[in-house]
Amino acid sequence: MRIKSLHPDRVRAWLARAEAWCRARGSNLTPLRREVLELVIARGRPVRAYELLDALRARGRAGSPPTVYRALEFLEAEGLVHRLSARKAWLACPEPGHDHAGVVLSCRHCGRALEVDDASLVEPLLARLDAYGFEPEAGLLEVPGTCDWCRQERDHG
Amino acid sequence: MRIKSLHPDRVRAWLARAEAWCRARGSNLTPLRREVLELVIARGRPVRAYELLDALRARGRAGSPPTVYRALEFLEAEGLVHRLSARKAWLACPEPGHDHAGVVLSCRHCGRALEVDDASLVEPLLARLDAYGFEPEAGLLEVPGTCDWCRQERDHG
DNA sequence: GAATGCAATGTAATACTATTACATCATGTT
DNA sequence: AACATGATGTAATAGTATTACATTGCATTC
Ligand SMILES: [Zn+2]
Ligand SMILES: [Zn+2]
Ligand SMILES: [Zn+2]
Ligand SMILES: [Zn+2]
Repeated sequence: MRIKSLHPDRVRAWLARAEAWCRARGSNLTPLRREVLELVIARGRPVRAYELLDALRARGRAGSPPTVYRALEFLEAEGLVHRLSARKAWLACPEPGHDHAGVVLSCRHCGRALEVDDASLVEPLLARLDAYGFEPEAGLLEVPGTCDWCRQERDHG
Repeated sequence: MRIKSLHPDRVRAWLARAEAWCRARGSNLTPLRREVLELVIARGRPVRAYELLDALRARGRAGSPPTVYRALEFLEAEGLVHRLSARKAWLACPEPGHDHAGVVLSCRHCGRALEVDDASLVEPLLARLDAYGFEPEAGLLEVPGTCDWCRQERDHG
């Protein structure tokens, strides 16, 4: 059986790294922002904004859409979460401080997504876009498809 | 100065190709669907669904959201338009019948988008995803960035 | 210490995107 | 005629995101 969400210890460690990262950058990871990040991390998969809002409210926080969207906007600017536009969802970044160049492998079946921070994956593609005069943005390329687990499920029952 | 939309002759030719394509496939390009396609083509850039709805109404058509979403769903299934999820917009495909493997170069500044149907652009990337057990979907990869025109605008005033 | 400025949050309202559900209409088949 | 089917009309609703303005807390300045 698959795990439903991240182990609390791993969440704690992840949060600690995020705190250190913000401290180093002089950015303000407030309790609210930290709490939203914690929720995103704990899911271990892309989360929608209104799920986060519900979760905040369930914890007794006051909350409305701007509450969560503002927190997410901050977290994305800090590189702590990434927005997956094809999924309208937000994914915690496992390595704040990295380049976030590479891909996100987004499974249409189970909804999970894997961030692969490997610039060498996309560099050959991006380099060729120069021929079109196109300057690609830094960031992750979203690749929809079927993940390993779902593929095995499908192929070997 | 840049053109605002496609030349009527080019729209007509494009539509004729689409009609031939649907005839060949035995699919039903009804007047409504054809009209929506015409609107998408004429813009020459990604269009949002509610813009199309407004345009339909301006032409005297009855219309509500399902009207346009159903037409777009049909057109996408036929490969006549592509949905750009990062933009929440729809782009007419210049070559129905192609593989639609490749990329869409989507400019954040001017909003234009260029479909590049060249599988060789993405194949090296997609092949390497096998190492992750990931099976990418067929389709175009959306690449956000700055187009040639906007880059020149920016660099040489 | 009062006044000021600023960043963060609270709150209500609204805009924008997309789908569901059900009615109607036309067309072709039995 | 009865029926099935695909396409469209229409109303309502769900889901995503932003705007606008009020409030709070804290640091700076006078
Ligand atoms: Zn990342
Ligand atoms: Zn999966
Ligand atoms: Zn295409
Ligand atoms: Zn541009």
